[in-house]
Amino acid sequence: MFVRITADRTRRPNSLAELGMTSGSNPIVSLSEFTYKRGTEIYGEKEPADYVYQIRTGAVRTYKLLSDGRRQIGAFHLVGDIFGLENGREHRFTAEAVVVTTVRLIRRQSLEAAADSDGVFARNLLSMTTSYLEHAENHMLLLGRKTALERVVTFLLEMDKRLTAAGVTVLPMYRRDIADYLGLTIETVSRALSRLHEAGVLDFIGKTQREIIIRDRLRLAAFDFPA
Amino acid sequence: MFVRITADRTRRPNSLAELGMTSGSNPIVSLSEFTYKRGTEIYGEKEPADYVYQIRTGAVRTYKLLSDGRRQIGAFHLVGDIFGLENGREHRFTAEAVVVTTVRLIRRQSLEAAADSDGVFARNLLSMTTSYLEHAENHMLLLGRKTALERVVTFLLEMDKRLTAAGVTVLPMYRRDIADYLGLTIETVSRALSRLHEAGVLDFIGKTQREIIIRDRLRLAAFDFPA
DNA sequence: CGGGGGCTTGAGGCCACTCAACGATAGTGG
DNA sequence: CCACTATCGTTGAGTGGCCTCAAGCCCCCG
Repeated sequence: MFVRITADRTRRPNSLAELGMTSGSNPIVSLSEFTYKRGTEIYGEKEPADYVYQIRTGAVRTYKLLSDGRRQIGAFHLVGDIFGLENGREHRFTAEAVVVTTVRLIRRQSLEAAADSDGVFARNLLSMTTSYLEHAENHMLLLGRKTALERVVTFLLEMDKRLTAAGVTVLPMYRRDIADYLGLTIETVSRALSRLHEAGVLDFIGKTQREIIIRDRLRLAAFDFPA
Repeated sequence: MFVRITADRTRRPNSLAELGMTSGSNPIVSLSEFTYKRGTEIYGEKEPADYVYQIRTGAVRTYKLLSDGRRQIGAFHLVGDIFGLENGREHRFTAEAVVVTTVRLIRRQSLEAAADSDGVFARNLLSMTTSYLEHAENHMLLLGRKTALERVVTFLLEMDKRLTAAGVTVLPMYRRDIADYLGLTIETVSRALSRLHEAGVLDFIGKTQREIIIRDRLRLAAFDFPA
């Protein structure tokens, strides 16, 4: 019923040597980069959290699974975003590249050391964690109380704000990802998008249905409910 | 349709003087106490976050509302819990007393000062925020992907762990609160509890249906899905 | 004893899910 | 270049889980 094929997984780097150790100039945190192919795992739930990641290009999804395969995506991380920041020893989500993604790796240790010696740095960590919390809180409202159409609209507005360039919103993720982010099925997401297209508030361009032009933000927002 | 009567609201204290200013012996944080009646608001969404609260007795719900009255409770806070901790200037939830509740008030300023001067203290703040985040993440999975029965079971296990004394779990909140926490209606919650009762995994004692004995934790947990 | 709030239970309805078919696209290999 | 296949997305038909509406019980309290 709920069973779903899990994504194929390639190995992630296990040491800085593997990554080339192209350390950055910042004395506080040691940096290196790594690129993940589409659909590959960056780290798994319950794995030790030795690194924190910042996205240079691409997009990442972080999710939890139920034992029968039901999936809940907690967040999408886009260019510039930092993810994988944990307080405990383990990752609480699985992270996968939605598209080809290059990340900067930051050693957890160096982050902690920096936080200990630098109050401002520590404050930024707290501030970052708080913004994740805020997002999660808003998402609980969406998942618990919004209709399918409202969820899709909220999603579009969020993505529009985060990654629109030149009026076109290019969604990096598939319908399945959107559905698992919004607690819906792909069919319901598809129907909602069709309805919004019929209503004239957005258009699809390109052939893959993943590039969207929002014609009327105000009318689109009217399908959502402000908190 | 979704409209719901909002709870009556009594005024909360606006200054420490109103609270009696019974300052604690702790030099870091100034303390005082205040008691709220059942159903009264402690602070509202978007209000300035001048205080942080710790529960001495009672229980508190924090929630968000949609404009048409739909409500999502983000968390229940029980004895010992700290809530109202914000990074920004404003509260992101409304907080109300579920039952008669006494809280310790901590000035936000003194908290910040303590965090600035004490690295361990700052770390505890981060750790606390992270545990809220963790709870929210798990709750997203529940709201997005679990069935009604699974949600109720998860809720019971959570409450059992947090407040059971002598084998009896006394739920401080009404069905409406449970429903708004789990993204369900009160009828669905009621039916789920009845089913669990029929299945023999729990019993109601007392007359108010709010005191529950869990007969078989393992069988109860079997209705839920481990992550 | 009457009234109100909280909870349960039943009947019916609806929104989102399930199942299925189909079109479009991209990649593969002959 | 053209099957062939796999993946992604849309759309339709039908189902089902949860919601809505309603009635009734119990407890509390004036």
